[in-house]
Amino acid sequence: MDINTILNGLTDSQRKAVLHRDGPLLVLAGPGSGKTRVITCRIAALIDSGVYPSQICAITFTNKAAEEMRQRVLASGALAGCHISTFHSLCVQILRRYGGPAGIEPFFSIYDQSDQLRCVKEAITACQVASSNFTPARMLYFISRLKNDLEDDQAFAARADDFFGKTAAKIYTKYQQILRKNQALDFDDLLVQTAFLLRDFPDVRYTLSRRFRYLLIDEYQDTNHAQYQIARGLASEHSNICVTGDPDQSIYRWRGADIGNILAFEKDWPHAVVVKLEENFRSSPNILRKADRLIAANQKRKAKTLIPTRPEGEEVQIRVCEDESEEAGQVAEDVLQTLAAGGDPRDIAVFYRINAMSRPIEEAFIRAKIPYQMIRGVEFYERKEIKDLLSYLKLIVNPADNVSFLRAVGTHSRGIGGKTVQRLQEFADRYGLALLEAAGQAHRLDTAPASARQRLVEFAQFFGRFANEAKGQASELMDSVFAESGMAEALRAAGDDEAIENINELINSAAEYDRSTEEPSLLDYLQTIALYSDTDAYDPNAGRVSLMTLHAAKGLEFGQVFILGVEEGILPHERSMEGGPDEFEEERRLFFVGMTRAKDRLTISHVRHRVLRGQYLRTVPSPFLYEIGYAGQSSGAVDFSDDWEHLEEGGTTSERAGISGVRKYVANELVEHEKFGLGRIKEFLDLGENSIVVVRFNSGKTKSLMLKYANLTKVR
DNA sequence: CCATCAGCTTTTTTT
DNA sequence: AAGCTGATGG
Repeated sequence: MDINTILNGLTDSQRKAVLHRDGPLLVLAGPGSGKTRVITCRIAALIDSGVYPSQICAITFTNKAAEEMRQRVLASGALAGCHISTFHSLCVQILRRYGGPAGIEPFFSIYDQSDQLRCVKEAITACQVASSNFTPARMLYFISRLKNDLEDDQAFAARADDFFGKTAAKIYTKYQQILRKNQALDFDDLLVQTAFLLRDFPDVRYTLSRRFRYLLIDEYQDTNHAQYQIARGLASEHSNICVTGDPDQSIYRWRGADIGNILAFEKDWPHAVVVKLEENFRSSPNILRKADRLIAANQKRKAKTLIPTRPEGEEVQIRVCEDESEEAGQVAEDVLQTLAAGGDPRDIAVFYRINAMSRPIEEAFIRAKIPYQMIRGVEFYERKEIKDLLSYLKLIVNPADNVSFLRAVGTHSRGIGGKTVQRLQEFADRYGLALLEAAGQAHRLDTAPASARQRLVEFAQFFGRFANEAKGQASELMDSVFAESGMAEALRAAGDDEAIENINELINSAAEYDRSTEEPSLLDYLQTIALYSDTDAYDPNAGRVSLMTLHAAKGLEFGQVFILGVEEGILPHERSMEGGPDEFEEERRLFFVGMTRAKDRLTISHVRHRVLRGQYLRTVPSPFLYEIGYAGQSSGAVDFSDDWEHLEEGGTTSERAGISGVRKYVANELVEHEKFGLGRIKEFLDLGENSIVVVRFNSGKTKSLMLKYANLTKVR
């Protein structure tokens, strides 16, 4: 797409602003409007007008997008050397160079979700909170939201006034202490600490803002408060901040993204030039009309239309199938037809709301021998053997990393079991040592038998050998650690060829990193891959059909798109319905994002029955379908006849909950009873006014109650 | 110490 | 359906 075509409807001064002018710039761009192209062209134009590439900092939403943008900038003839990365990667660079919070060394570990979970569990245990209201997952989510809003544990503790808040504050503080002790930062900390660094140290802010004289941020609608503050800090000296985004494509509210950031841009930067790109160069008008109708249903929205530029194409197809395997089979059939007609598998994608829905499609594609790539299935870096090997390496780089110690020590049977580890932990706590340090002094560990002490010392000595190699090449070190740690032997003994294969793949990718990086080091490697997700592994040229979640589809485009499972409870997802109208609208935006990925052909489907969480359930078409003009069976015209048959097959009555007009409760909803307190719905038997609910109360008791007498209230 | 198994919960989306 | 925890026995 030619840049002049993209900027076609703009005034001369707007064009100038986009390509050359200093100062704040907001590009409000709908789907398929060429907004990423606008960024690369601005970068090229800036360099062309004499700006040094090293003075430009562009921020993308994913590593993949960063990589692509780098290539495009190079292809446009501009010099290499501008900084293009995600917020998180940028923060790692900054923290390593300018220092993180007090007491954190540059070799900090980056903790992913499972590491965080371990730490928060430890924190909850340490705070001696024994309540189902403080589950690790819930606390982690809660803490994450606070961090996204830049509220540290002190600040939160100061304003928490009820029991939940005070307890949460204690856990938050403890959690931060644990991270600190491990010399670790979690994903959110990377942002928080960078934001604080820029806020509290004017000299750092000044230096960085002078270094990056031009700041460009893509997908600005999905920035959270921490990212917003970082952006402000980075642009503080020059106001050369260019952001692009589309409020209608904001789909990360649950992660703290604040749509207000893009909506308030003009207030934040009073002299901002605002450019709207409403023409769509991607999709056929048939697709755009439907997408437009859908998104128009959102209340909290600035009106905007999608202006088609392409000729009429095929009508959007909406179809219903019996169950998910039939749905998958139909997709496979359609794909085969497209391929037979000379279609390119690279240009086809299948989207779904949740990862768990990928399996039937995979099976259908395997059967039909359709080549496919799944984005984010079993995540590579989440695999046990990968995390195991990486834990050794992390421990070499950061000996204080107890989470990695615990993982490494347990990778295979080496005569160090739970009891020994527990004794070691007590010992380490008593003397204020990291676990690895404590293991090195295990001869003093008089609570453990001599054999165990000996093994601990050997384990520590193993790391002593590598202590000075943290600066070396990543792949060589990885190779020798794998061979000498005993992991290789253990995997071979177990005959786990798949694991060994994965390890080889990891070592190969590390070798690739060593080759392609200017100053490779184990430290840099570990901090880099910690931010790498499987979404980044998407290969547009792989010659395969792509399978991914709707979230992963953001920023991509395909000739033919299938969107599966557009049903109530799936899209919108049931968990989003608890969250009120805002979350409901976000689900609608998610569907909108999915639809607008399609260039020529779009097929949307829903099924009558679906297996969910191991249960065969009846489903209802998504309300979104009717919003795009679906005339299929409406909920009033549902055929009840097979319900009996269904019940006789052993299904529970709650399965019917979805089709009743008086549906009041669904499984898992939180309710309160004036006598029994809080509880969760286990089952809802829809018998009209005689409906019965089965509730499992927090006391542990499960009760069946007549709805009309129970006087239940929904919580939140 | 470690392997195994039954029984339990848990289940969105991701940097 | 799948993953985790805790108990059991070798």
